[in-house]
Amino acid sequence: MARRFRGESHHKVDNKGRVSIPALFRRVLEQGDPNYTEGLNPELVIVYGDHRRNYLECYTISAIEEVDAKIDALPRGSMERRMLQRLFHGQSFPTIVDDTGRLVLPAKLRRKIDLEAEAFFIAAGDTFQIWKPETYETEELAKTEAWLDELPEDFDPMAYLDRAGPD
Amino acid sequence: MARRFRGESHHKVDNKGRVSIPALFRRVLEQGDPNYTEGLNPELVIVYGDHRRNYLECYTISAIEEVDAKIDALPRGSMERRMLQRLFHGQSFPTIVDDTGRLVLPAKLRRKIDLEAEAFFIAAGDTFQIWKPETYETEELAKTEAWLDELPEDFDPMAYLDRAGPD
DNA sequence: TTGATTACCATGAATTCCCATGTAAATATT
DNA sequence: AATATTTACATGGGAATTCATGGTAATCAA
Repeated sequence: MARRFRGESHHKVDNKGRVSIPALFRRVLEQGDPNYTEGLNPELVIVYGDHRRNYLECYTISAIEEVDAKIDALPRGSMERRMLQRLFHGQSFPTIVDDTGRLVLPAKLRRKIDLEAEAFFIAAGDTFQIWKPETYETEELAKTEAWLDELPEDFDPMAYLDRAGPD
Repeated sequence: MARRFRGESHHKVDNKGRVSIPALFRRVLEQGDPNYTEGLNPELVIVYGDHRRNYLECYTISAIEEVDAKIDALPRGSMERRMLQRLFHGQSFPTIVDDTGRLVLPAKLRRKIDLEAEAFFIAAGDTFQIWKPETYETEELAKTEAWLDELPEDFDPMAYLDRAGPD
């Protein structure tokens, strides 16, 4: 796998929809774009999904190409293929980082996740996600807190690392 | 397993967040970075975790890659995977040792563990931790001492060594 | 032409780079 | 063994660069 995204941060969104991409993420986008060269701006693909998804998922070019290849491998006409095509080909938005390291999120995308003046970026392996901060806190964090509460008091989530492993 | 960190020490933190890494730890970071070569500076990943964690945990590149591989092996969409991704991909900070053997801890990370003018480094197997000295003394030491006090007067912790073996 | 999108320029703050110094540790020299 | 030399470390300071963010002018689309 290519270089991974890592880190999380908050950034302002202005009324044109411009938002800075965390600098470290930019480096990964650059390395993940086969067409990128010094001086140019990397491309990426934002997958926004259906109405149930309330965040934006951003793919490097090479990450999305991997996904495309997997979709191509599915039998034509199969439901799986149709669904994945709708998600990754239909409900997505290809774009490019601008000269000042920002992304311009069209009103449609902002409306979809109810994004206002601030955006929360968080890495998730070979992609990163953009959330409305409040959504992330109330939905995502609350969900894991609830999940953690069901576990024994002294349980360490790290234990999961050793459950399933490639060894 | 790769070479282990060993030892503990205190180092000054200046107001730019710069702090020297114990020299012995540097050797381990170098060996744990597949991209490292004489003359270069090793990379590492600092995992800071959620609000419950009050220290920074530093991983060599190969140590973090092992973790990543395990995460990749977990089923997509599972709670375990999401949690571990948040911790290791989101709540972490990739960085590099500088030319003078220091680490630069951004204000965000320092604030998180309430780090001021001094940092305490302690080895922990294939990672090392950075603590605010006072936190380490009051919380961590007190915790293990309380634990030891519950054991019989003459109990030898070494006994644990023979409990779990190399499964 | 009017609202929206894109290109360009501007700026303060944070971060990185480069150089400097004192001191301890290691090695070499009488 | 005692002393001189070198090397590695820990730490500090300032200049140069990058970042995040905002504004305005130019371009586009309907």
